[in-house]
Amino acid sequence: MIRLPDDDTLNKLSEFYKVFGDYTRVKLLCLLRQGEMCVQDIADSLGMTQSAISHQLRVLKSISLVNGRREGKTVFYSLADDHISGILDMGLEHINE
Amino acid sequence: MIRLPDDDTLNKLSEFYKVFGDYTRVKLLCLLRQGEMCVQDIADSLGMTQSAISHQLRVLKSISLVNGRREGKTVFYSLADDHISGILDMGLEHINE
DNA sequence: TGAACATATGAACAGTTATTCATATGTTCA
DNA sequence: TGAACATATGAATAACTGTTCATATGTTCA
Repeated sequence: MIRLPDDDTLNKLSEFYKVFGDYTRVKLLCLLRQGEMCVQDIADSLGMTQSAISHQLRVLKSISLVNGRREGKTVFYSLADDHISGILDMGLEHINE
Repeated sequence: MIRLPDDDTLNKLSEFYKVFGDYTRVKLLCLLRQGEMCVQDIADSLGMTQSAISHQLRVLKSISLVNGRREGKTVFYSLADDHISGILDMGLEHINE
């Protein structure tokens, strides 16, 4: 008998991984592994516009992969939890074999 | 000092996760966790055409997530290694919290 | 309050992608 | 060999997605 996660779970699962399936976002997540950063610094580090990064941060925030912390004019973003580093490591491990 | 994986690694990493970022493919991978299956049976299980599944299996095979084993007219597909189940579990764990 | 700065957002465009349809390839068996 | 079956593949299309540009929102400080 075939047993699969229900549709809602599969949807969330694929949406979750979809976020990791983009060069910019995965680079951004790797960057945030080293600690929180503000939007403009992220943009500079990745050689992208502030707008592009802000859009991507919104995606990451929408599924709770990052948190934003406002300090005056600046917003500092950081990884939301430890799973995320683990997921990145698992992927990195897979492609290095 | 900022330390990131090199471009090639980041590219492979995002391409790797991109494959999990699709409802059909992630469902297909979950299905194959239960053992090898032939193309038409997969298509029937997922309510999709043989062609659509065949195209997706090609994607999964191209980055070595599945293996095909021919037996007469039929080709049986299975997960390529144990990482893959682990990656699925890690995602499932993340969305159930 | 107003100027300067940091971030967020909406619309539009270009590039990508999953599915479908038609058909080709590969295999078995009579 | 030819018919029947299983899978693979190419082209076309519709839907989705990431970036850009322009601009809005939010914050500080003089």
